[in-house]
Amino acid sequence: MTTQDRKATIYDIARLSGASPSTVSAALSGSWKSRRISEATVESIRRIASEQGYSPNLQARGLRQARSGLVGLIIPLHDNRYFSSMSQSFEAEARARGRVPVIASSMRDPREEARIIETLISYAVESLFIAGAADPEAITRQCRAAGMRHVFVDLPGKGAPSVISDNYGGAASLTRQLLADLRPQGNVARDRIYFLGGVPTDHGSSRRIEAFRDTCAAAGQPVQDDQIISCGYSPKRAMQETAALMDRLGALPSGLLINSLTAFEGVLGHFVTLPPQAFERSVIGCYDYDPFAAYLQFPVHMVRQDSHRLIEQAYRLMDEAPQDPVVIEVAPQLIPPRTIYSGPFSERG
Amino acid sequence: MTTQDRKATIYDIARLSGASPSTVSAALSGSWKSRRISEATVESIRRIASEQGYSPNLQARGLRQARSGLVGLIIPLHDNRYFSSMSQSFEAEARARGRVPVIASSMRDPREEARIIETLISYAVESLFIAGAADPEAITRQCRAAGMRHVFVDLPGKGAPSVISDNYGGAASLTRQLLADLRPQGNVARDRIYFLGGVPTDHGSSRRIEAFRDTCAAAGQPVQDDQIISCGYSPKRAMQETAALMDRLGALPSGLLINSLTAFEGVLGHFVTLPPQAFERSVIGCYDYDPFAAYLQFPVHMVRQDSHRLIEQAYRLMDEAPQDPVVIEVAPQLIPPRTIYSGPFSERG
DNA sequence: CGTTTTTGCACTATCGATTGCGCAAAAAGG
DNA sequence: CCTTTTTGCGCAATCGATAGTGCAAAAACG
Repeated sequence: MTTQDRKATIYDIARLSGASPSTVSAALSGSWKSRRISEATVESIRRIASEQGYSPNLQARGLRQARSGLVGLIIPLHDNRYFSSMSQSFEAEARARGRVPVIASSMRDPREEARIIETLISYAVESLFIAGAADPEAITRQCRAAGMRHVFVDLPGKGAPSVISDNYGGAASLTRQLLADLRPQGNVARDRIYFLGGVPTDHGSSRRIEAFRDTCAAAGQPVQDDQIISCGYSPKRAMQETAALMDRLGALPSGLLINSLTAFEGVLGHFVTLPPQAFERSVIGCYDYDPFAAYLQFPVHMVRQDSHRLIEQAYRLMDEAPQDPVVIEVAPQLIPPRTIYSGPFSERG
Repeated sequence: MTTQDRKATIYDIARLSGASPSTVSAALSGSWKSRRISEATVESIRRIASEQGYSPNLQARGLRQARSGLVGLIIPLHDNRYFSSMSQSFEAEARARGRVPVIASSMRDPREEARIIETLISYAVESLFIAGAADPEAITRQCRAAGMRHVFVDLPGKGAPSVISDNYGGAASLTRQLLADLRPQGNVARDRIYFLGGVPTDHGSSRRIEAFRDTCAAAGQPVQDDQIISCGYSPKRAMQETAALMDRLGALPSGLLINSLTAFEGVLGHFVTLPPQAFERSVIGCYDYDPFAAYLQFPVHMVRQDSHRLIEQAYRLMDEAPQDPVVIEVAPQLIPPRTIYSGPFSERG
């Protein structure tokens, strides 16, 4: 690899090898066989190319071929176990297919989302995966106009295939588990399960709330509206709502189903002010998994969404390209307290 | 936005507006002022372009201008609080500068790392940030040959500017904290602090071990070799080593400094088999922060590395382009048990 | 040895944008 | 009214790769 000023191009290799640029291109891109370039020529070109440290200009190739080799993933944010674990699987699948992954975060902002998609279109991204879409319909319009294949993940869209977590099933089994473990304190208001966190307009949350209601009702404990505290995803709000709830009840409720890890963080922010005995007669569940949350002072039942499988299925949909907007559901996993999940990518560091 | 078969190009807009492609290009790319295109023409072109849903082909632009608008970040893995939080900051900074971020994970594999860099070079990425480089010297060689600016993050390189966490300082204060909280159990072997996790050849770990040794020595408690258990980053190994250590000591040591969250996960995997009283006379510290780890059954002192500042400083270095490979250290933050960190991006969901 | 077939490669247009240059028309200056 | 300057814009080359087509030389065939 000699040091040159600029990057070597096929024209440089052509000059050095005495062949024409088109021959060099064919030799290096693999199409030489169908173009009847002799093996000897190919060998010599390859040698020179490697000596020169040649690597193809993928912008040029992409321009010519009207595709880029890029696949896109949009997630709400990187800094989150669920989504970052999707990123990991997404990158692995993309590379396994010889594609280059581009991952962007929308911060759940529809305008940012649209800007990102516009950029991805401009780079001729070949297919797009959108997790937790802020505005699915707008996305489908935008992608359609550009002829870009897309699949929704985690949150379904109407205009394209979707792979989502079985929120209903997950929340139902978590609720059943909490009901089974419930030890009544002898106080009507306290002896119920409260559902905390998330926004009810959010697809996932609404399905979970539905399951929560149905499961409680089926157990003969119909849910009152004050049992559903949809305070969003911010730890701060969750902390305030936890404090307010305990104020109202005079103690922790017998059961608490927390709808996200971030809400759980906030709940803990309040819990830390309580004496250890405060938790003795309560059972806690959390939708989403964190290994450390599995080892708190009190047992926590958790639901682990299978982000790996979500991405895997999304790729399958992308490959198969079904005509109608099918929705595939992936089952999450109920994880008992004090257990560490082990699966793909769990040997992290 | 009329529905057309293929994406509109400047040639389409040119035909529709009666102007030439070069005029359209100038009008839409912003160079129209210096090219003396009248404001009226620009207006009309803009209108038509927006009607047609035009967006520039960035591969074509990139090819012509020999740059792509892309900036790259390589991290060992996405599925990790520290690195995913870097990704978040990286993306924000990139977008603030009008660049498009491309984030790739190397799985700490030098060969994968080299392949990724080759790809990024092929896409004419303009500058590259490498966090936790597996082979810094190889990276510098590769980037030099392609004329690509690069900055190392978290792990310093010799051939380019670096921004790293102050591992020595962080480990020193964590060690001091543990020493201060240490409550001797009256057993020589147990009444020492053990350091668990990481690989000693890793830059960060080696600096932390150094600080650990120095700080203990300064406190009159020189470190024996068996106090340093460098068992890597895998939870499984950490679990085994924890079990082995407790076997040797007959109980938990009075102090334990865990070098990473993943090692901590493993440690917890063993701790969960112990009765609550087992922790009563031990003080635990962990290098790296997790909000849930902050609320375990026993208090944990943690060190939170400032990934936001690391990225911020890395961009500063990239902008200023110092001639020599300076190394900037960013101080981490010691977080007392049962406290939740709040800073940039902490309002996650 | 002449004809047909095959082999091996070069020529050239093309992808969609940017940019140096040139030229006519309009405006300004004398 | 004739020059000079300015304005407004088009022409054509270019970035680096790919792909359709053509054409000599070599090989095969009769």
